[in-house]
Amino acid sequence: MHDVAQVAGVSHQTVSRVLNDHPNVSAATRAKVQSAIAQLGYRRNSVARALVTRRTGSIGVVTEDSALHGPTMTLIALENAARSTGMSVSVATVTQWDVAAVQASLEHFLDQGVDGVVVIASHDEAVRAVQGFAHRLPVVMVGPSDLGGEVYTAAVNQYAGARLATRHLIELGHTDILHVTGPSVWLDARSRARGWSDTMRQAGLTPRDPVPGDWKASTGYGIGAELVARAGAASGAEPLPTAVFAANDQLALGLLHAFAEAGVRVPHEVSVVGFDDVEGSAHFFPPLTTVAPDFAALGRRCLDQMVAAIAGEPAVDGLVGAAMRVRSSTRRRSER
Amino acid sequence: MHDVAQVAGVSHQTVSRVLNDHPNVSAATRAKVQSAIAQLGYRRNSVARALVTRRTGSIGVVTEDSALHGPTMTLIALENAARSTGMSVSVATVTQWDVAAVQASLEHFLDQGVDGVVVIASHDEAVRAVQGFAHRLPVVMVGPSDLGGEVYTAAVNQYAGARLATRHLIELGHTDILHVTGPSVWLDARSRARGWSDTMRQAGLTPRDPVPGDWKASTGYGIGAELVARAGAASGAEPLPTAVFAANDQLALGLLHAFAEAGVRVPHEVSVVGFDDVEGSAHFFPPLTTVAPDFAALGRRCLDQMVAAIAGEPAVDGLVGAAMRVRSSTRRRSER
DNA sequence: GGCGTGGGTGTTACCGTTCACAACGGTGTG
DNA sequence: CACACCGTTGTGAACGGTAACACCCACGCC
Repeated sequence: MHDVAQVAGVSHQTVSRVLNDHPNVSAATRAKVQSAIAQLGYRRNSVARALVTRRTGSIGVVTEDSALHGPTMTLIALENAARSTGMSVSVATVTQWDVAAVQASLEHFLDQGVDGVVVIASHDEAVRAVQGFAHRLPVVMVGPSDLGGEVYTAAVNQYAGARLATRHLIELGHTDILHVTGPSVWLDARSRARGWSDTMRQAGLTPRDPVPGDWKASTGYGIGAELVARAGAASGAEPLPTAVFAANDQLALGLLHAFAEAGVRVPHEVSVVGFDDVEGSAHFFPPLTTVAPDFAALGRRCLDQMVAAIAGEPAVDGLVGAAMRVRSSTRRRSER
Repeated sequence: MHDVAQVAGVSHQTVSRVLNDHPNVSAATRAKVQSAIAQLGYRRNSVARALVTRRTGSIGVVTEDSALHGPTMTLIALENAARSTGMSVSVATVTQWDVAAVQASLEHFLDQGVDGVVVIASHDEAVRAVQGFAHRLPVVMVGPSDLGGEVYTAAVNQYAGARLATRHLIELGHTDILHVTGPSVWLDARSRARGWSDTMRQAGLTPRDPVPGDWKASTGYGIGAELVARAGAASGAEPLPTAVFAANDQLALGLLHAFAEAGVRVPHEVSVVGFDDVEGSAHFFPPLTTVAPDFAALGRRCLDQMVAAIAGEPAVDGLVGAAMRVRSSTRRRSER
């Protein structure tokens, strides 16, 4: 910067002013400075800048160590949103959502001097870990829809998405709709379950007990196989539901696999709905009807919250929608 | 730091020495300083540190804007490796791999002051964009196996993986093995194609012309449907191959879908092999035989290269392996 | 006993910015 | 004509660390 100042014949402070678009700089000197910058190929040192402004212009993201669809898409969308406002994104992963691991990541970001942290997890432990940090550092949690206190939130409206899926099945004439849940320590999983049961009850239907699952295809497969086995058992046979709403696409994929293997035809005998709209779900067999969260919007909203959190402004509405993707794994209930 | 020095009754430089594990500091003062640090809850400002050391301890990662399996897994593995050595990871995505976009990301990281950049792309354009940057900033490319010059590389041995897949099919008695390629601007896609054709020739088999594809399930579906249609055509019917090696799991999924829809049984009539071992591929219908790259190793190797690049040391061997995952989409060729 | 040696410590400069404040010249006003 | 004011510019001091160097002292050696 000193060199630039010398070449342009001004003080270093004037160079700084030009760089920061300060209004009180005459057009003539501004031009001189800019040409000196171009001539010298100067670029401002953002570390030195961060030292004095106490702003690094970067935000930390804590996410999971796995390729789960939702978190991955959220990270990408968030990065896009951030970059379009000139911020950069630093990432840290945790293998498990225990309090210690999350706090370690937060400490890491605190040391690194980020302007704020986004935690992509609707996991209970993560929520707990974050609670004590919000007064030390702006924090946005992606997942919970409202935490009160100083933690800002952004989330897909899981509840509404689950209602959409359930209503879709009800409109197709289904009355015995089973729900396979995600892991119960995830808020997302509980919201989806609630959306399902509320919608069932409002339609005057009594839901079966949901089957507890996690986010994995193998679990879906196990559950599907079990359902088929029970339905086939001679005595006290428990009939297959006519429709299953799985908490995510992986579970749905496992169910599809189990049903196909057992010769249970989807959607003729059982309709299946997933959640997430993962890559390839349009080519499962049959193509999966699912709920597609608007991750792009989530990323933007998440950044909006971050900006608000940094500025100390009140939180904006953090909920984004999800849309039905009706494909071939659901159809009108047939009499059997 | 000044406060800590005062509390401990030493100079700020001594505090700095303790923080950096400098050898020449007596056990007694070290203890005093450490207790002062604990008492004051002091944490060192890494921005100020970066200013003077000219090292930020962070590396930039340029990756694609999509949830492609390989890049995502690589990013996660890399972050893990980085964190275990105390470095942090900053990420920037590009929507398209054109030279301008990649260079913009590199400039971004240059401004941000990262110690080095990892570009996760075996895309030709990305390679070209990186060429001119390596002398300004340590660069590791994930994908190409060797670029010569100043660019360090780390990669999955795509060629060996493709050979594994092809040999697996040959050992099952298949002779008419079709390859559906990835996009030809990707080095990975070309390496896999080469592995396939070399292996075919070495087995004394004449490969059919490969079918050009990309990484998408919908493309696989289209190709599968086309193959079936051609095989069914009355005149000049071109028989289905007895096995297909798809360049990735998404393509394979699309093929599976097309075959299932047309009533072509997999693996009875056609065997299918994919590449990547994506989440859920064990529950496709049928469970997909595929090649699983060792992403965890790739992440570590990638970091090793980065460390070497930063230190100006010679590159280490960047190739990591891939293993067959034999499942149910392949079987011994049956006479028809 | 003088002297080199090396471990422990403090002093000072410097990294590359921005901020607070002062200085300057020109202009409109009482 | 003195004065306040505003736009433009420069000066010096932070910001919070590390590096280089000087210093002091105890020790072993000739």
